[in-house]
Amino acid sequence: MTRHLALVGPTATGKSAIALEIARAAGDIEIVSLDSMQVYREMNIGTAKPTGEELAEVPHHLVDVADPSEPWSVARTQELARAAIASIEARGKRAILVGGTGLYVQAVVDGLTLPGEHLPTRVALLAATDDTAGLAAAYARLRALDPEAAARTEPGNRRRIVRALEVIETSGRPFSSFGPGIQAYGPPLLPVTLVGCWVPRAVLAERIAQRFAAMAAGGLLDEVRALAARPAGIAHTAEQAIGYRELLAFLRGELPSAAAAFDLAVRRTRQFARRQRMWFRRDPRIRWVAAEKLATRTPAVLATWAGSVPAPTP
RNA sequence: AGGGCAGUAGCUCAACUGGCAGAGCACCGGUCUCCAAAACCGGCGGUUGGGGGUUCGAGUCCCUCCUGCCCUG
Repeated sequence: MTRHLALVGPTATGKSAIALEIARAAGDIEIVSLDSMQVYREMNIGTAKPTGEELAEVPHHLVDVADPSEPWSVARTQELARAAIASIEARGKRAILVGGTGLYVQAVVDGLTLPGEHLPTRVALLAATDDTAGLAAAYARLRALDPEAAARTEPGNRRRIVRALEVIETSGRPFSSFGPGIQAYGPPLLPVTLVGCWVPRAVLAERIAQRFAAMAAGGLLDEVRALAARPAGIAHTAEQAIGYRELLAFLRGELPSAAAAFDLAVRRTRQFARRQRMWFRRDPRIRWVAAEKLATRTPAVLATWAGSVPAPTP
């Protein structure tokens, strides 16, 4: 039976490079990216996307599959990842899922049932929750219609309250009936070994700063300029990519200098890495391994991951 | 050298005529089934530049010293 590998963890831990090494050594492996920003074409430097040669060397899925003007979604990722994994299996190969976007990883690994979107309803709800009174009323309504969902949602989190009500109103079912919530970790739906790529916090902070310095030297500002000049525009999902978001703000004159934008991006990336750590840390199925060990251990040995992955690191 | 302005949390700044020192950001800890590189919640944080004085009470008023910025010679 085919068993895949999911390599997860915060940004800048070196997941992509490690996955590539393992795939090179094994020969029967394809990479499936579970990353909300690497899906976008023309966003290469700032998303730390694998290079053209790397993409050619080992088959990659879910990279460069969307135009920056196109909104992206978890559902889309889930759909494409399923198709990619099915085709990999049909070829008699194995997949390494590489992901930093926790929700996307979980949607694929656990096959979350994602209730559809209904934009008109959402827009109406957003308008109704514009002020604190409206938001309080909406939360009260959620508590009445779906106490379980209300318990899982903080009263100030407008976005999630709106989403829950959107689903309830358009499906006629409680939001919570679509699944037990993110922390109900059962056996993965997908036959997969979950490995977390772990780097000490101080080291990661240093790597993040260095990576942005390299991105700056590598022409990220030019890439963002080109993106800003596109006639088709940039979708709201794409424009919030860290690095792009800050440099776009600089180009609009909202930040004093490119250097200030880079500083801000470094800080935001550190905060993002913390949220990623929080997300993945709660999943008891993940075995955490020091990135260093993953990188130095013979990739060919790692490629026989069923049972061979090193013991968890404390 | 003389004159003026300023000094409050790690940073940027609040605090009506003297009346319980506060925000935002950073940092730390968390939450999470479609904007998720998002959104949200909680916490730590102070000898108000130093010293003296007036007052029941001083970030606030007075004296003095220190530091920074501006103006004039």
